[in-house]
Amino acid sequence: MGMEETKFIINSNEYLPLRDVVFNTLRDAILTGKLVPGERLMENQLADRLGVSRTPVREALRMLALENLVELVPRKGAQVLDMSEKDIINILEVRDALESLATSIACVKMRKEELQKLKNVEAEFERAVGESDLERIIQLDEDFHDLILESTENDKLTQIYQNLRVQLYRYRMAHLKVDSSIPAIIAHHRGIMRAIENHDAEEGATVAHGHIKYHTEFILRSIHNK
Amino acid sequence: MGMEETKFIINSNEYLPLRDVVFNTLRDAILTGKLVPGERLMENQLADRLGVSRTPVREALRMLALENLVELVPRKGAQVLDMSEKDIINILEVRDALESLATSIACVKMRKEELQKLKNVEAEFERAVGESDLERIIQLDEDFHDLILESTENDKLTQIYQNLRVQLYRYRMAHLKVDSSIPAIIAHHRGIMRAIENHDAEEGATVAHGHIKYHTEFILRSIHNK
DNA sequence: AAAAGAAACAATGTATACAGTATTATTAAG
DNA sequence: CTTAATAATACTGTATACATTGTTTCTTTT
Repeated sequence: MGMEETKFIINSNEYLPLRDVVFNTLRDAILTGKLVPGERLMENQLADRLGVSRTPVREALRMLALENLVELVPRKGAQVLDMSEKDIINILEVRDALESLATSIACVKMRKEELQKLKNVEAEFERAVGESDLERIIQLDEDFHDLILESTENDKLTQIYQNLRVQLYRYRMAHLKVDSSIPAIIAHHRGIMRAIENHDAEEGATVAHGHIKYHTEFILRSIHNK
Repeated sequence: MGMEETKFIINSNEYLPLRDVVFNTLRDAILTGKLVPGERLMENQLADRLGVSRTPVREALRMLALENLVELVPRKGAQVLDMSEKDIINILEVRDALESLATSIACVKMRKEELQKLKNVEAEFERAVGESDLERIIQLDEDFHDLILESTENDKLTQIYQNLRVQLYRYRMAHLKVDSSIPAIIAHHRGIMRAIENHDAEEGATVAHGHIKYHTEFILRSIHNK
């Protein structure tokens, strides 16, 4: 249902293994809610629907399990993982620590050109806010945090952080959708940039912590209102 | 070579898929150095050697890749991942943040019985130190940190932390092997327990940070001496 | 009619076969 | 003798077939 065909393989210049195509397709379906939590994912059925054999489907399911998007039970099969509120709180708790870490490292390591990029993204972000362009706001907010991560030159940190973000994807609009929260977010971003500019790692960690805490509030509120 | 057969499947009461058997076997071989960094892992060869087909071997390799123990290059194959010093520093940087987080949560959440367990483990640890029982010292040090993780009631944090630990497994003795470092470690452990007892989260985070920093020093030194 | 058991079915686990692509070895040209 | 082109080989990618297990349905017994 709504699951697209895999024609795009042909158009692509680069080679992409089928397992990655299936992975991307399923991941997208889960994150956009086309596949809902608890739904069983049967290999044969998916394979038929996607026009491939079970092999790449199996491998894709295992990749999804590694991202904590599906749950695999031996000899029972896979299902879209449902996150409890506790899971979300747990993820946010870890993300808080990692965001603080990243920001404090950025305060030490970030170079002038990178800071300039960050300022440009933030300017665009605030412009998008003026135009109430929600999709763009979300993208630029992500970009902002990605630039900070990049400046840490720590792939491991980046990888773990982005994995946590994927798991929270469903709630990515929770805080940005509420108009009243935007000014606070802008203030946080500016605070982070100021800390970076002043090479004040402690201040950076503190502001980042406040930022995530604020975000956490909104996510939890949006869960409760469902 | 030296790779054991898979007879033990039969003896086991619980069912273990072959992919998990292969995974455990390969993981063990990598962590104990029987498979060295850079070594190519060919599916056919491993399958023959382990007496299984390529299918479970493939799946096991992908699981290992997820733990960052092997590197998979599409259409090229798998090889045991070699970590650079930078990788190790990156991992330690993240672990530092997570250990501090875990300890500060423990200071808030840990219950009396759990603290008692922690004290017991520490007592055993110090006894093992007296007996210079290195294997046991390492195990009890792990147990100590596991108890702290458990008390956080944060599965996500636990999972990520333990994954980082696996990646550092090769260096797990670096600091415990040096006799002169043991008194400092004991002091750290006691400091952590005191912070937990006093419910002083800030103190806990600080001591944990110092502990990891100390550990980091030894790991880096042991790399340079190779 | 309810519960236990057996049989049919459907799903995952594993093995194998075939296809396509890197790599290596071999040959030809300069 | 070196380099480029080509053929042979060895590996991964994918599909499919078979084995095993879990589930459901239908029968049988109490």
